[in-house]
Amino acid sequence: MKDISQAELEVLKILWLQAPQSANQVVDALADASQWHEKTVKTLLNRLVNKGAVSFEKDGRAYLYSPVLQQQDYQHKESQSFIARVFEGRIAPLVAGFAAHKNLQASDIDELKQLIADWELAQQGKSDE
Amino acid sequence: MKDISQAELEVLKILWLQAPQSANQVVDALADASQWHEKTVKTLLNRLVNKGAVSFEKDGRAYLYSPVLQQQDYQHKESQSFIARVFEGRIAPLVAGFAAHKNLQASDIDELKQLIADWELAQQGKSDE
DNA sequence: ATTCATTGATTACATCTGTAATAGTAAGTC
DNA sequence: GACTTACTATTACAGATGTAATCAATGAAT
Repeated sequence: MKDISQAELEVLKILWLQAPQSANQVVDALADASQWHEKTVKTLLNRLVNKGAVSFEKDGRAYLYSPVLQQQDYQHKESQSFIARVFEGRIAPLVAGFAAHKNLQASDIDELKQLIADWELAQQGKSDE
Repeated sequence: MKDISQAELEVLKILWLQAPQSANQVVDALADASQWHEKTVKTLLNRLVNKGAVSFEKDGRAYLYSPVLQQQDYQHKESQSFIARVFEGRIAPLVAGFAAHKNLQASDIDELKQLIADWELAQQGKSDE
């Protein structure tokens, strides 16, 4: 699968929220957030289809689009490559950077603690195997 | 500052390791890791200079290059935009993705726990202010 | 001083991206 | 069935990017 560009990602996000959607639904959804022209959004949809990230089915004159690439898969792949590229594969320095710049909220800390607890439970489970 | 492309980043990384370095030193350092032609590396250096991310001083016929953009600044800015773009600004889901895909090591967990402890200490300090 | 070699500067070129406009086609209307 | 619309597909075009080759200048060698 070819890389998804940043503009294309915005379109994909709309489809991740709900699918299938017609081109016009996507255009409308993006009309609020962005200032993209209808033609621009249609081009992006088309490119996503060509890249295999989005599929469509005909519904009369219009198409109904659905994501093929799932958000979790996209997020995971992008995270991997981002952390490899920028942090030599280590995740803690990224979080440390956030902490240093006061970009961490108490809620983030709570979530991270929960994750760690879950991870440790899973590890314990593993040693029982 | 214009965006740094992925290829340019690889060059910057070499300069972050050590600076200043001549173009040939950078070329040699990249000859191992990548398969880039000498001309390619020189082009990337040039573009980095034009973008203001790298400076140079003359040393006889050759130039000695140094990073202007610091690694921490780059990492922070990129992290911000990445997490905003892919995870709607929340960092925990990124870590959760790693955990779910077994990409977290015990050492990562230890580092994260340490970060959280540090953060909580800092918070406590803040409430004393 | 002339020539050679080295190094940065400029140019090249295909592909990708952002941002549309135009062309073609099928469907609904009269 | 002819016309008008409403869609999608194709084309456009400038700037960024990956990947170099060529040009120009300057210092080294003779």
